[in-house]
Amino acid sequence: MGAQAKRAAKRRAALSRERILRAAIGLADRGGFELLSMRKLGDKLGVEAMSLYNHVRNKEDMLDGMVDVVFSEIDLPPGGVDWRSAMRQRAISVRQVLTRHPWANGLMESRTTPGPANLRHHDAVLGSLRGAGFSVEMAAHAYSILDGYIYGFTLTELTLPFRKPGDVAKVAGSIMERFRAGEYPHLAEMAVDRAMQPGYAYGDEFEYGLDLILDGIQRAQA
Amino acid sequence: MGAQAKRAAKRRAALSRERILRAAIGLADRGGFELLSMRKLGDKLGVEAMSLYNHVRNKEDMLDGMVDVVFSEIDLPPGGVDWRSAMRQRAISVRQVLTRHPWANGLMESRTTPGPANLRHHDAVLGSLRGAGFSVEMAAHAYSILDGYIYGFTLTELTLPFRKPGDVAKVAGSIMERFRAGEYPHLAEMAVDRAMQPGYAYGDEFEYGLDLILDGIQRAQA
DNA sequence: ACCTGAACACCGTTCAAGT
DNA sequence: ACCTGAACACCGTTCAAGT
Repeated sequence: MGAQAKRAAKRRAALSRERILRAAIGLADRGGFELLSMRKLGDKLGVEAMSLYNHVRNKEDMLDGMVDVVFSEIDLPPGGVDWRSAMRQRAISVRQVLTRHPWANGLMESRTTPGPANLRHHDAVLGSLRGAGFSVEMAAHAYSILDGYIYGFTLTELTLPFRKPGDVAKVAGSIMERFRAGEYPHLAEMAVDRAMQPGYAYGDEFEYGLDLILDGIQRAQA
Repeated sequence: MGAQAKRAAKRRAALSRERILRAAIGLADRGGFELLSMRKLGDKLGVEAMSLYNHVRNKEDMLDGMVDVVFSEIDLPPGGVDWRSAMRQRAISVRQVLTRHPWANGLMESRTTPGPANLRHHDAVLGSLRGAGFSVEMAAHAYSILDGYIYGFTLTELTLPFRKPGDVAKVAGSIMERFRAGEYPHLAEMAVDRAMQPGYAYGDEFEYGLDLILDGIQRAQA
């Protein structure tokens, strides 16, 4: 170990699972998921990639840990309010957190070894519904619809070619010739009458659908 | 080129984009998405990986093509029936196709260069709604909720640790100690009272949620 | 106990060379 | 026009060796 490396080693904090997960999340947030490699992560932490394996079983285990950190950032459904408000706030929190960590979206519901924050989160959601008088069956229904919608909507939204108003025109441009040829009249109509209007943002659809679903659950529950 | 290689080359059909996409889909269906590499795909087609690049710009372009093949397998919303039945059948077809091609789920709505089958599909869905008297705005709402739910539910379902009745007990086993400790009472209740019951299948939730959403759309539309 | 260097078995992709 | 071999710049992970 050269003098310079020794100095660097001294300056940096000791490695730990926590620090690794935080750095990995930062890398995925800023660089995108496919840029997250053990080697680059090691670099960022001033360490060889192989050192990570002292604190993390393998990359899969690291992803499990990252996902659980993301879960811990989601607000639990608040107590002291009706179930509808609680579910609403929690849904919005999930979407906010996933917007911060877009790479996590496909991973959230797909880890076969859920971490403690994941379990606590889902337990709290079920608890909120059961506490409001939902049967086990109805709580399962509500849970399934809400999570399906939340993750599905966010998935579509995050990967949509047009997320900000300006993007629509740009992307649509490449498909526009085909639109103009009249091949896809209803898509063309949607693009012109709606998606290309000033102030349009696909994200605004989220709460419309959320409320429609909450209405339906309320009706089924009554 | 040895005599054996020459014979093999003669026996195999000429390479083409079609044949490559079909083989790639087969590999992803059977081996899982992470096993799909250009080199393995070349092997399967009796060709060097580099030959694929004569028919496909790169792996990303190949994925675009694969996703569009999957889109082409989805039934378009049938004409001659009310919009509700049309949307219902189409939703069920999407889920069926995604069950055949689980790797495609996260990719379907995320390609920034949608292929012709993708565009035709979405155009037909919008057309079905517009033809039934939906306003552009209401069609956008319906579309967004339905697709969000369909893709989100299927994503959760496909990656769930327990998909067949038997799996539940197996997976739950590893978390069971924590359940028994009373740390997650509502999850434990759900597992015992519902998920571990004979005949339970998470997939059965799909149509419940679908109908709840269709009810909501119908009500908003009236 | 933790970190490293070298190595292994992989990737996607390019490019010049073959037919 | 299509296919190949060699090469480049990467991966995740193991393992013996260092401290």
